[in-house]
Amino acid sequence: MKKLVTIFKALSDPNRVRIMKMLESRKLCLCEVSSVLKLANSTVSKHLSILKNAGLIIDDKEGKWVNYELVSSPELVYVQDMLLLLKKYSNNDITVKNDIKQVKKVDRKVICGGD
Amino acid sequence: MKKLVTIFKALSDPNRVRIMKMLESRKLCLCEVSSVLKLANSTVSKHLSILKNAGLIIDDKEGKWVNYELVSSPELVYVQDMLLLLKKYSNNDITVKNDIKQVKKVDRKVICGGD
DNA sequence: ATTATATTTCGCTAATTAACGAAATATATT
DNA sequence: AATATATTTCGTTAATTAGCGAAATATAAT
Repeated sequence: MKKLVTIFKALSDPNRVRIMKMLESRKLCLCEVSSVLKLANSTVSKHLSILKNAGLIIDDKEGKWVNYELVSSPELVYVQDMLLLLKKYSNNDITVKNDIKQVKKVDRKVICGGD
Repeated sequence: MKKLVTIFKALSDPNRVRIMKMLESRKLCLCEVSSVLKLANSTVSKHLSILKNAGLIIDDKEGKWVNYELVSSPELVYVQDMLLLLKKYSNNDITVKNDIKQVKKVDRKVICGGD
């Protein structure tokens, strides 16, 4: 029960739900997420660590960047169930829809590095 | 999405999950819930109001007592989905199991009124 | 080695939360 | 009307949380 409560808590923040939906599109680095949510890097880093500690996402170092991605389905049954819920109840959300649109365009080399 | 987040927050506290599982057995008054959870009435009242505001439970006055019960299924799809999750992931929880056992025995006339 | 960049950690603030007991409210009984 | 009981609201405290910027850490590129 503890595990489920931890997951509910992790998903009880709208920004973290937005992150989950974004990661459903593709893996993202911190600064890509920050740029879509328009929050400070340190804030987003904290959100990501909460999702990670809840076992919903993993991080994977790729050189300079850290890729965040959803835990792969068979590994954690919870994630599948949560994604189904999120799909059912948040796919029409205008913010979520817009986030996903932005995710498709966002490019870490442009966003993060300035130029 | 706001609605879903509110429900996740409501269920992100172990005592509130315990209440949901207890109410799955049957309707209960505040003092019955308090006596099982071993929390102050005022604390439990707050928990119940959070579940109520999230749309998961309703209250129904019956004379001296207020009966709390789960929102009936067709009325709120969310509740069905949440109960399924709780069943899947908390039915083996020892605390939850014990709570349900106690719910079957507890009697408001004995618990609340003292004598 | 030094510099640039991505991320995490730290320290802070404002807001929220769970818990309690005491006071207030509402209903039932005498 | 007065009393007893169930519940809610109020006021308080201790703990947690989301947000930020600055400092620390880690990797890439010069």
